Amino acid sequence: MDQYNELPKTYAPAESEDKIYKNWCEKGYFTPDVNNDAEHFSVVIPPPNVTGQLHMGHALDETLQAIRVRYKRMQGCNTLWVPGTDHAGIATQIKVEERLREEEGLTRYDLGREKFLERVWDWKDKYEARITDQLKKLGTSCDWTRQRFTFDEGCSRAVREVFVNLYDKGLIYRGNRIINWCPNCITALSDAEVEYSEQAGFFWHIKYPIKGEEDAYVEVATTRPETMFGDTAVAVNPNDEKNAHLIGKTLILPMVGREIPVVADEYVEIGFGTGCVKITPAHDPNDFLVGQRHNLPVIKVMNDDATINHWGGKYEGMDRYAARKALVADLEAEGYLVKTVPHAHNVGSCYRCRTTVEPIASDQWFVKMEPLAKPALEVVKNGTVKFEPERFSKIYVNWMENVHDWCISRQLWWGHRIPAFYCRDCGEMTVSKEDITVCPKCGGTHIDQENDVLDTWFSSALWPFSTLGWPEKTPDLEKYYPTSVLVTGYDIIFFWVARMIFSGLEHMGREPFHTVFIHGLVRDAQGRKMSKSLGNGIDPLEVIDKYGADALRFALSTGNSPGNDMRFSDEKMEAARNFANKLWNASRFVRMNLTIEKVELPSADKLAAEDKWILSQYNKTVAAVVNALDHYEVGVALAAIYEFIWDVYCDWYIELTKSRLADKGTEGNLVAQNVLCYVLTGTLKMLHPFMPFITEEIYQALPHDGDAESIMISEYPRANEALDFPRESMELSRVIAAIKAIRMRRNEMNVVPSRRAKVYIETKYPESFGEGTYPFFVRLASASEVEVAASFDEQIVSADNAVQIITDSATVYLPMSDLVDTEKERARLENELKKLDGEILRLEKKLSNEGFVAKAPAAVVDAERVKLAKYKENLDGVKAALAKLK
RNA sequence: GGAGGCAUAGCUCAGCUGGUUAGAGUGCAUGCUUGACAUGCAUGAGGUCGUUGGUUCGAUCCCAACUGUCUCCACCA
Repeated sequence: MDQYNELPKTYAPAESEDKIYKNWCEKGYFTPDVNNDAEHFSVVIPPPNVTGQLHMGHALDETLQAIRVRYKRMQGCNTLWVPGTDHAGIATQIKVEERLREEEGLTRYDLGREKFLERVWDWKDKYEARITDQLKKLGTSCDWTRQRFTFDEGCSRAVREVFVNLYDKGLIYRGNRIINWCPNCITALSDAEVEYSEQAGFFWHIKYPIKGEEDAYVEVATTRPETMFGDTAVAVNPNDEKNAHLIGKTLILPMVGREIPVVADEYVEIGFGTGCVKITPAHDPNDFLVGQRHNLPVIKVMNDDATINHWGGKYEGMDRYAARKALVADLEAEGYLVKTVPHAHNVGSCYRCRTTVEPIASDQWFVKMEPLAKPALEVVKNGTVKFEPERFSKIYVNWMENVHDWCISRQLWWGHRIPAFYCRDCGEMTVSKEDITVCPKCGGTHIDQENDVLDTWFSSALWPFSTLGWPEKTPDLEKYYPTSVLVTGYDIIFFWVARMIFSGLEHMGREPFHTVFIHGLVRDAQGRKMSKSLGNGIDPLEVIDKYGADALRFALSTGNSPGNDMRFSDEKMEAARNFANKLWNASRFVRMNLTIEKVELPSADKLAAEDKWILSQYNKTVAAVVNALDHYEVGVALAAIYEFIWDVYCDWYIELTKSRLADKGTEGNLVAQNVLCYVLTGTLKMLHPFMPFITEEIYQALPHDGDAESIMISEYPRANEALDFPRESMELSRVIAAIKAIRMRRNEMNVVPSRRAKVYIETKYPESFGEGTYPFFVRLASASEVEVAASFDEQIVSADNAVQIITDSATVYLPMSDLVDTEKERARLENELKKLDGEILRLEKKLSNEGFVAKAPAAVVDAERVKLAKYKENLDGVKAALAKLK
């Protein structure tokens, strides 16, 4: 027995988890053989940002992936899980700038681009290492030899390749458009990077005097008065009778004095407000379009930091809000302000720093979305890419159908620099995969590379193939692309999933994955989103330290249904830890009683009824678990395993084997050992994807001759008909029902377990209550003796008014008359009678319903008939019991 | 304005393809040092499955409307 590890009294996750993980790594189990011909299963990790450390949301995401990956690997797939991290352009740059300011009082400009980037790389190294460590602590079976980073050499090459390809196809263009500008991050943002929230504001109604007309003016309303410095027209709807006469007139901008025309444009809604709209093409997306239609000048009135520029005249240099305040005061003083109306409106803010974004016309790079969106819609609509749960495909389709061109340039330093080169001599712009030093047009050598970098999602979009070596034609790419499933939260469908899909289709010619498995958010115990500002975030590492990684994984995957948010609490962790402890102790018990060195399932003729029963239950569980996992029902699968381990294996089977285990040296003892071990080992394998560490630890302590050296490379259990023994299962369940019934009655009568009583079992199924079952009644139902018969002499069982217990298959008599409160007993039996009457009535009605008998499936009808017969039998028993009550 | 989710035991949530005496964890009550586990064992109380209709032989489950609640998208000055 010494070749197996001993199991200590208490499970110490912290020690064994690190040790086990290290061993898995050393054995190379995480690294698949690219030449293995088995069906492949590949996953790329949603790369965590190197901004910080992992939070509970990551832990959930990784857990769900980890379960799938281990499951598939154990099913024999050639399995690859690619780990990596994201450079997270804007987010990381902000973090590093913050630290620089706090610790050294410096800005990035003080350091300059090159030195600043060195700092960011230092930061990246530190946090990437930390994240990697955290992923390992969680037990993720990633192939660390293939770890990637969105800004590493290979990914950068892929980015460049893609950029140039798209540019050459005319799908990337440079244009002057209204974009979202963050004055704090000093960069453009894509639409997806702006978050809207309702804020209290005002409508300021302002008079614009009409040139050449005394005391005549038009009234416009605005929520952002400071943008009037950039007004280049006022628009009215040409069909608006009230205002049509204004068209063509000239207005004078108050405080500024500039003259602007009144133009006609159908964009203006008739009847809304005054019907006159000030047009500021440089600062509003709709106005920008109006401006284009009417050839209006675009006047940008703000600097990059949202201070007012020279167009603001005396307000120049003021911050946008200071300028607003001053301007409004001046307008009022000069009599131009008609009124101020409170108005709640949605204000967009930067998703990284929360600063209110400013729509500003600006020269930026864009990806033309329409040609890319079309095939990306198609693959989801035709099922090539499936969302799980399905409803998320609607969200995806809705977005993709309304997608705007994607602004991909960012005025940051941390990121992939756009590969556009400008010749200072002739002004030529060259977009190139390789850096150029000579202008291809004029031969000039004064070349400047574009300063802007790419949106961080531009590189994430390529992740499923850039990580596999693209643009090289690598064996990995050949083998593992398309990947199998992408696991991620619903909050990232637009940012990432959508962009991966069209990128994969465009550059690889194939979808990047066939299933998108979407999960919800992890919330705190009160149901609030975990966030830094609320301070309610929970660090997964702390939880792991306290309860173990397995417990965390259990807590995150149990009771979690796909796509739904979940709450996380200490209570859940305790329940998870308790489950691990239960499994541990059950295994300890099995281990303690082992004398065999090799597990072999005994032949059917040697198995006892309870062995056949547990094997059948086990087999049923395997089938249920596999089915649930195949349908991404992680919570359902785990619930089935939990129930089997706790309520079936521990509470019943182990108890039922105890008498045989006590009889050392008998054949029954050996059979029990083998079955205990066989089922436990299979159960551990079933559970392994969910709780990898504890299952490995126990597996190593059990005999597994001929089986894999590690549970993680063993074969996942499969449903097996040879383990099904329906007849014996049913027979044993009769015994269990009788034991439960006895316990219940004794408990009701407040009889302590130590007080034993003889048990008479009157049954039509004596074969179910063979002598082998007697010890069960002694052990589990406080029986002193057991007697079984088809019918007992009245004298024996009712002479002293024994307690009668009616089950589906037997009537049990307990001669404990001194304990019986006859009135209570009568009331109980009558209550039982009422319940049964009700059920019988319900079923009879159902069965006499012609529609039901005719239309319901035969199996359903039969089942109802059997049920009815059973209830009737019980009813007779209860009636007889009542009659016998004195 | 558009779209989607959720509503089941005191609390947190399961319930896959309509047929179950509607489940779990936790909490509560009662009793237990029953050969591993008090991070345990046994037993119990507790639900008109949000409301109203519809489809069906049959609805917690499908459909519609409503109410409450959360979220996403768009955004009219």
